[in-house]
Amino acid sequence: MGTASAIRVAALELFAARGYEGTTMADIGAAVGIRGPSLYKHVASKQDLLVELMTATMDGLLDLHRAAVGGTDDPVERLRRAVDAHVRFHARHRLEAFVGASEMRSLAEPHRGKVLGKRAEYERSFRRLVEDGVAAGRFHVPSVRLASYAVLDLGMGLATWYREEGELSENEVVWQQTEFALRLVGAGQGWTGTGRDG
Amino acid sequence: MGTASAIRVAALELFAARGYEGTTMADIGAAVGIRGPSLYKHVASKQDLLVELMTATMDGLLDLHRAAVGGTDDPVERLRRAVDAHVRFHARHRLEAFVGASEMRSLAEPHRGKVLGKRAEYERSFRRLVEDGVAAGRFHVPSVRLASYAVLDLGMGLATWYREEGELSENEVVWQQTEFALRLVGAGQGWTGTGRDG
DNA sequence: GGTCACGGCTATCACTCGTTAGCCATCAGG
DNA sequence: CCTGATGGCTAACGAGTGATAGCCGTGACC
Repeated sequence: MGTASAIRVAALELFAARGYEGTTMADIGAAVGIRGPSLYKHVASKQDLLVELMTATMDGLLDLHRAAVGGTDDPVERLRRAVDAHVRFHARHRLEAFVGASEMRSLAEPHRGKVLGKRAEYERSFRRLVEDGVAAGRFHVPSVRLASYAVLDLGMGLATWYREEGELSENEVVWQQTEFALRLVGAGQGWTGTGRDG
Repeated sequence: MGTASAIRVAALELFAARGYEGTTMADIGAAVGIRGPSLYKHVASKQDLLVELMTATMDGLLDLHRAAVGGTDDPVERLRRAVDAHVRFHARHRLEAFVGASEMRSLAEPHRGKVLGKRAEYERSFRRLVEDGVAAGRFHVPSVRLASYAVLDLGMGLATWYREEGELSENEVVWQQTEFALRLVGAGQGWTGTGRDG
């Protein structure tokens, strides 16, 4: 593995652990065995490291999402696949997802706007997925917006608590989360509420 | 309102917007109309502002939680109330919750350990809530741990997307999220899966 | 009216940070 | 063997940081 990619990995880990502002170029250098100024032989700036990291993360997520929902027209299956991709991505790219969520503020314009735009597109696609399921009578939710946020939040939570060395395998976590998401949107076969009055 | 509490409010908003490391004492001062050094007539240090903020937030959440689950023994009702308190807290204290989640790394020891301990206690209590419901045959989840994380993540997500001026009132959001949580743990009257094979 | 706490202020200290400049060892290619 | 690219290094700059020191106007209180 080249020095350049080792630097990216070290930056990712340090940004996740200490935050962008809390990480110094000297820290990143030390993590790959060189001094801070030597990093500039491989990287344009500290901000560039963040920009690359966040745009690559968001692009990767969007690509995976599009591939996941492209294969079928059935609303339930589409959401199932979208959640599968969503959760799997957050399991495999825990640190990227964590940095992507918590360091948006450190991303300078115009890159921040672009990344935010892609995230909005991602959220919009999920919302439409839920909408379609509701329109087809397959999902039953009080609010499409809240339901799609809830589904997204389920997966994003992995960034906090998921560990590769944990007792549950990636596949187990993925399908349990998918099950949760489908329950959440009321995708059971015959619809049953939870006994609430309202 | 005294200057001291105005400073706390300004610090909260700035920590949420720019992060702890990204906020300077001069910024906080400017937000309340004084210079940076003058802050020290009201506050011991920048770190102190974060310590106060995070411990108060976690204590507030724990108090609310204990009051919520203390009133009844029925597992479903207990979880319902716990989720209600959880979501309501995250709606009312969006910024505190956001800072509490994202600035743990900036909290110095020994305070970080204490806050983490309280958060672990909170998570443990939620897990027990789910456990009790499963033991009583009222909930049906593949993994108690994953289900309780999912329920917690639902509420914590509010820190990102909830806005007081939004179209949905606090009460509406709270009960929809509660509904989601109960669906998620399979608290319907007659149990029905979502048709998965595994 | 003297005193004194309160709460502003400026100047300054002691660092730390990202970044640049410029030096040098290594090594491949002709 | 020269040459030039590569990728390390130290020194240093310039800007900014949290925090302290010390000054001073205001106003309450005896």
